[in-house]
Amino acid sequence: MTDTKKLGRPRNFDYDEALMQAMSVFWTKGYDGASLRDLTQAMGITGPSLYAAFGDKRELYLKTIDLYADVDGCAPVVAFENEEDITKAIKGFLSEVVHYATEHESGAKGCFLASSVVTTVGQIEGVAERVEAAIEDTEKRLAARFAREIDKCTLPTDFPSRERAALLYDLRQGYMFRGRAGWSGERMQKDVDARVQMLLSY
Amino acid sequence: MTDTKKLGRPRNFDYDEALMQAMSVFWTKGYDGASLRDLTQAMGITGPSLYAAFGDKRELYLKTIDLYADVDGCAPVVAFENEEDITKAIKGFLSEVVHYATEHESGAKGCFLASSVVTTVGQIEGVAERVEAAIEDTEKRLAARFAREIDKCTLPTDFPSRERAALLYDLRQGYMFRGRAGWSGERMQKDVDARVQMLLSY
DNA sequence: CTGATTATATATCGATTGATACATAACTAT
DNA sequence: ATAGTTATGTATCAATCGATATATAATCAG
Repeated sequence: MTDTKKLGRPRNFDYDEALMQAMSVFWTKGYDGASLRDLTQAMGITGPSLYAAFGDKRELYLKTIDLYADVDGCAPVVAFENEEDITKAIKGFLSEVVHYATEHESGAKGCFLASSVVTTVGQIEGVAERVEAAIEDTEKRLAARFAREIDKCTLPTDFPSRERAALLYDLRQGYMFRGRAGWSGERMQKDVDARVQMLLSY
Repeated sequence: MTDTKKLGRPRNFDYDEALMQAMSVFWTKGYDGASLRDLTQAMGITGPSLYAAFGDKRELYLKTIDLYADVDGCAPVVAFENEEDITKAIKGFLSEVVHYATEHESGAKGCFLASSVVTTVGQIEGVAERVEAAIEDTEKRLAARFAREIDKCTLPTDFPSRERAALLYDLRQGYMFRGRAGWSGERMQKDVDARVQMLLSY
């Protein structure tokens, strides 16, 4: 049984909350566009506190990427996994994506990975692996949901789960890109139904 | 008849070539990640020459975006427009996209707009309009090619040209994102045929 | 209490950033 | 040849960048 109490002076800020704020800044301004002043101001802490808690700028950046991949960015996937009716599940996923791309509470538009992180691939060590892992993890979860439907016999045994998962992912990326470019949610929502049908056709 | 000869000392560098090099730098490093040193070095000119020829960093950036939208980035679209057989046209488009995303001569991966410019939307004046215009222009050209097929009576009159153009565009963005993330062309090429079929189904 | 440990606040570091002043070079027009 | 115009090369600017040294404050173990 390990002691949870920590030594020394306690933090007077919330670690996770500060990390979320940092993510918003990187999301909006990009890695290089986000200055330490921007970050510390948004996080409500001073420079030395940032360095003590998160390491340098690059380490903080990688932590925000992990936060996005593991928690924030997969909201549509969770919705997809938790809806039993596959038609509603797909529609729910795409609708969540559209909503996410245009109405994120942070004010940032699009997808953190697709709209900001992607720029730093090949420039900052540790980013490329994380982006690739995020793609593969998401597609696996999407494919698994389709496969579950095959088990339920509501989709034929030769239904191409992996291909449709990849397709669903690309539709996600398309909506996220459009959201970043300024498209409204209503505009994108219009052809969701047609796409749902397409994803289930065979 | 206007005189083409210009006054003063002539440039000792090629304007378009330098602009292309600047695009490569922005594409690889992003707007904020690209320093004036990076730019002048790649362009083979000095700072004052850059400012005299292209204006400040932002103006140079916008010029590279226009270059991409008007010339370099639309290569797959041109291939799509120029192939008469619609099946081959779609396959050619997607194959060109995959090739473009992974084998661009500049060494940069993905799509300049989707992989770099998108980060600066909302940060640099003039970028958002350009990205939105690029999407709409491309989709219009893609839709027009489908519409031409309806005129040839090789597609039904109720074929959803606009929706399929949007779909084709999103597949493009998906491939570009994967290319930036490090996916190989071979890997992406695998499900091109299935997608061609899907795009023509009704 | 004392000592150890960790976080905070202030102040500031050298390096790099985007951008420019100045003098010179190369061209056209007359 | 001279004047006008534009580009180049050197040298350098103030501002901002990411990062840290130092001293102080707040907690726990004993």
